[in-house]
Amino acid sequence: MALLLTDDQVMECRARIRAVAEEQFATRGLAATSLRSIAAELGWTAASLYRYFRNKSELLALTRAAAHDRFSDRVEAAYASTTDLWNRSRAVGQAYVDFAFDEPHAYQLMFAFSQPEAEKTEELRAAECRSRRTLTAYIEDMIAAGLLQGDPSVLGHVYWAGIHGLVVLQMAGKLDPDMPFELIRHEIMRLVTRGAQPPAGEARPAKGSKE
Amino acid sequence: MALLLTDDQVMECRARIRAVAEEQFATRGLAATSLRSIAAELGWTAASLYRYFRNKSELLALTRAAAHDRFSDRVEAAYASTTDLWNRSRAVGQAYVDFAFDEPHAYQLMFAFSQPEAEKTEELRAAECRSRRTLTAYIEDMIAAGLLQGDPSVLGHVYWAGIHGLVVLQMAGKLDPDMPFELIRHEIMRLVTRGAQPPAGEARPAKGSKE
DNA sequence: TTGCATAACGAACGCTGTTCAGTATGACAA
DNA sequence: TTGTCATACTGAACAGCGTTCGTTATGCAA
Repeated sequence: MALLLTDDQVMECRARIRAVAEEQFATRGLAATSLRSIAAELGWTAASLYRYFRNKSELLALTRAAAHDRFSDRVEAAYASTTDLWNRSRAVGQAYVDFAFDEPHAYQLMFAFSQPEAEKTEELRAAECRSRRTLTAYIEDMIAAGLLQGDPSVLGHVYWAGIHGLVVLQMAGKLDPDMPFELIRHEIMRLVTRGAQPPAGEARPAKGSKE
Repeated sequence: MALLLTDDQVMECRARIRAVAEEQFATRGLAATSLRSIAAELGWTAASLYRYFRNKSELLALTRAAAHDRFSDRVEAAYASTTDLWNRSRAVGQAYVDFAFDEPHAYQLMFAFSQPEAEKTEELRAAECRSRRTLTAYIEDMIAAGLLQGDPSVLGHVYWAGIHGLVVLQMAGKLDPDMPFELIRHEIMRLVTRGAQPPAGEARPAKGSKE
């Protein structure tokens, strides 16, 4: 309500709005988060937000970028938690699934929702890129070590599709009620891993066992 | 616009509305289909629809049931197209993916969208059940024939999660641009199938080859 | 011919994202 | 100290949404 906000003040306002938006999008989900509800939490009017952001889509893009970063933080921490390649792959898989169910709305905004390229923020593009790298690094290691065989990117997509598919089916309540999520997850990992294993004898076994 | 519609007339009205709703939901998608747009196509007012359906959700449930039935029809036709188990599994997988990309909105309404149990129509429940059976039948056959090993339901969920995950990632534009959909699909099927194969010598091989 | 049950309408409500004219505030010039 | 002016923010409005409700008008039964 003053004259000429300094650049710092504008930045701080953007950050405050952003924080509220992220919190609401990630906890209530997209459908239940309106510009009016975000503004209300700040004691403002919906129209005010347009001074700081182009539209709802831009706010959503920032939220999605933040979700990607939280996701990458956790998965990368799991990656770094051990040097044993088999344990590492288990840790990464667990971190992935944990994030998905800790923050289901954030997960959906990341992987089940898409925005036209024109509406993506630069930081969203970067965050998406980081997520993708995070998810393939451990597989590249395993192939390099001879534990698995195949193209790293292809195999990465195979694991990703399996786990993502299972997660979204679970979230949408499509899984057979007496088919535990963890059992299927285990089987996906086991079967794909078994399928991607070099013929017996060709492997350079790592320190740990594979099961 | 008369007194006392006969039961037949009511049924016919319901069917007409239903047809328009199905067409709009399946072609434009959920977000772009409003009660007003459905009513407009019938030369009516949105409020009129409430004489024949409880709300938008009920109309959506019917649409989803119809989509499930179209899906099952196609997949079951693929199932019946050959008796060779390996060919059959390929045909079923192809029919699944073909449907997904022929009718992406219908596909999403079936598998990526969920309605609270209370809002489901009886026929939706039945159609969902049929879809589920359709998707596991061919795997049961293969396990019974000794081509694959494991629990049919578990293995069915593994294949389903992999393909569904790949399909929704593709639809959301999440796949690496230079990673062809068909290549990854092939690898999912190959790796899971290889992983689910009995140890060499234990198989009762069917007539066809496995690749 | 009159009366009535009711199919369909049209306006309204509260919600959404977004736009825009207007207000009022605080920093600067005189 | 006073006056001007740029502008942060408001409030009303728009078009759209699902849904509700009072009203209209139609055509059969009496």
